[in-house]
Amino acid sequence: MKATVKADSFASRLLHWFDDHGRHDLPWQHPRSPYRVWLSEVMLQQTQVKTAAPYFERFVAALPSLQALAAAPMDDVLALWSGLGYYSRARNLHRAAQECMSAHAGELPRDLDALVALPGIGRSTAAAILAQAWGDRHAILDGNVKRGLARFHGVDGWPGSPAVERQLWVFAEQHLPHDRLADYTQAQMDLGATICTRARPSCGSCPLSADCAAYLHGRTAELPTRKPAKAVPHRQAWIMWLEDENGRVLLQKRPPVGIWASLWTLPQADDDATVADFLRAHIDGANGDGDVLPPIAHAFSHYKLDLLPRRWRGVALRSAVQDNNHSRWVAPADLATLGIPAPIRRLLEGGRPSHEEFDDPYRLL
DNA sequence: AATTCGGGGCC
DNA sequence: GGCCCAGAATT
Repeated sequence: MKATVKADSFASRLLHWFDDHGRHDLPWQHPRSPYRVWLSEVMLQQTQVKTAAPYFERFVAALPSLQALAAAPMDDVLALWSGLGYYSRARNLHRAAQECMSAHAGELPRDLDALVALPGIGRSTAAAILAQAWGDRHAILDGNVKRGLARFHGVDGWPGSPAVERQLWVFAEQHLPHDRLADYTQAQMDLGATICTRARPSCGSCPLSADCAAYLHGRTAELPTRKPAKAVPHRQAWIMWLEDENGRVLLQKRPPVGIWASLWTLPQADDDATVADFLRAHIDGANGDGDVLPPIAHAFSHYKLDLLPRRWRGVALRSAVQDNNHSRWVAPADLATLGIPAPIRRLLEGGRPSHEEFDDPYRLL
């Protein structure tokens, strides 16, 4: 991909697609003015079109111009924003309007740096305003564009990281056409919203798929690279595999709330001393440490749990302790009839290879 | 570089 | 219930 081609085919193909399949009837497109474009761009920060559209209509009906916005009480602006979230956007919008009144003759400046200097306007929003309102030649890099470029160029790494984001800005600049900047800017966002979607993109309808690295290599499901999961707490717990003389195993029913609610599991303890306490109080014949079995790693959504099993055979409950609703001996053949957490069941049923769960909702079917 | 700000859509 | 969405400001 040469950056020096005069009319990047990326842009021309995108524009051609946009003419037939783009969104041409969004509320802020009719009429299109710098103020309305600005307002729409701010409303659409981290907010989907479907959500923002009714707020936009209500907002411009009440405050149809930058001057009206600047003169409005903050409370009125917040009332119009109420329900949209990210309320600093509304406060910044209001402040920026007033700065435009005092510093830019009552209009939005037609200058990237001057726009970025206003509160609530970053580089991408400033570029979108200039391109959409004036047709000026600036690249945007919002979530849609990041996703599209990461796929088209096969860029690995989370787009939120500065290094990847820098690379994506370079690509975005390289693809810029020399005219139709407003349409081109809208086309990128429309493609991302309707074709190059996060999950299950419609590559068969994409004007860029013939040169898309992700499509050609079957990587659309893994690009863009997802945000790295933040470190989850790591816990460990001892579990006691206690068998009586008939080979039955002692199971306990967990409380009705929390992890594995109401399921049957092996007696569990947070530390070594608690294991000893449990055995001393309830079990006859559990001498020493028992057989130490390999740890079982189990991942929950919010923490990881290492289960450390130990096994004792030929033990019995102390006579003072009875079988009851929360504790019972279970024959191996009866395990199938009980609700038992998967890792515990695998342990008890003899360590068949664990089935790797695919928990990724965005995978290709 | 990581966190915060929010409500809704989607799986 | 988590992750993401036309991000920007703050720490």
